[in-house]
Amino acid sequence: MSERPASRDRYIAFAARRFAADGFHGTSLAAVAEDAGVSKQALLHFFGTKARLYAEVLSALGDRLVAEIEAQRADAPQDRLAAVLHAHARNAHARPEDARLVVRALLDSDASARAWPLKPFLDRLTALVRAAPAWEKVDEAEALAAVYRLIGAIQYFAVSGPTLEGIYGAERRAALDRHFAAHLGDLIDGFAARG
Amino acid sequence: MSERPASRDRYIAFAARRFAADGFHGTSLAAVAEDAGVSKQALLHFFGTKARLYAEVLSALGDRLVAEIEAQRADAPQDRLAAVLHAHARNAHARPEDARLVVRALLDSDASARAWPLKPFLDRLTALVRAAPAWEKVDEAEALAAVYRLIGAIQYFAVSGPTLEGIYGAERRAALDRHFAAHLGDLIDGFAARG
DNA sequence: CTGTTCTCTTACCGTTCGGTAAGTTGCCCT
DNA sequence: AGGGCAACTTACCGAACGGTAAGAGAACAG
Repeated sequence: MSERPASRDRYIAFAARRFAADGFHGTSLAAVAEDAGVSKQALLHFFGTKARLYAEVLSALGDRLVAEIEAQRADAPQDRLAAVLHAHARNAHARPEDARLVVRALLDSDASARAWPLKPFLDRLTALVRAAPAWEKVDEAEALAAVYRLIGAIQYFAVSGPTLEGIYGAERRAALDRHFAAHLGDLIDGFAARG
Repeated sequence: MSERPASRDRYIAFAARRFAADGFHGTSLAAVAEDAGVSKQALLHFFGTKARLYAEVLSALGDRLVAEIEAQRADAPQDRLAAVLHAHARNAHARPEDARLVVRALLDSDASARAWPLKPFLDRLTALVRAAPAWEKVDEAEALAAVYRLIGAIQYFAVSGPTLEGIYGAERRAALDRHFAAHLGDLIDGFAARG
């Protein structure tokens, strides 16, 4: 099996940063190429089109999200669920780029099924919820709807960072961060145990 | 005072739809002009640049959000708070375009302070929370952080509609909608009373 | 009847975009 | 030594973009 060249993954990483910051339409191949220190034809050589490069970025994002779930190893299902949600909140705060990519993928999911790479993440999350004793009896739709509000709140807040800082200043924004994290922590624990 | 021509507002409305669907960079003046049935120079005549048109769209959005709050007239503060949040959830579900605009504004808030038009909305919301007896003692940052998770969950879900339908089909999506609305309703009532 | 202003048009311009064509370079395999 | 392939480069292209310039046509004022 051919090993993938390291540069290919490097390009995907640079592209992910740009797409997260400026969106699909706001990102030009030339800009990504300049970040990576190559000509834009280097990108076209690997990915053919800009749309395909974007698809690869989303696919890698999907893998990362699933890996984030599987990295949490607690024995009791409700503990794993809580650990996954806590980890998601922590990561979204520390590296908001992925949250931005997810939200952009949601917004831009037109006829083409751009957001499908997120399905495995949502499915595992749903399964995780239903594995917890407190949520055993609910059907898939209810479990997904229930976690979705947590995931949504986490990512929405993560994505709002620069805007909140612009509106209220760095100081107030830090206070917001603290309050939000504390509040969310309680919420997650309550959710996993359905308190 | 010169009355504003009706066409100006018409253009803003058409532009809002496009910007909501495709984002700032994904929307061309020509496309908005075609929707409105005029040449793109008609738009440039009124707004000068695309960025200024976008700013007007966001400004009108800010006015709409504030009006949505002020339309709710309950006597007891906690009832008003609950009514406002319920109305926001209802509107976000019925007309997701505004939620899309808000989220896009959050994502695209670069150096230029594009999202500032949202400040009045957030400020009134914060004041509303602190007016409720259950939240009287908290400071502004805590109150904002607390509502923000509800607003975030509402808008995130509203924005996810097409994607969820793409992933799971119209049937499952409708079930998700129902569960989410029910869940959120309880959450809002609990929030207003801090149960 | 004339001048002005407001709304909108046709014509055009320079830049940037995504993408194509055709090499060039360096490494690996025989 | 040399053929072949992977990983790029420079050069170029047509289309679409945001924006400018100039003027047409209606409405209204004096």
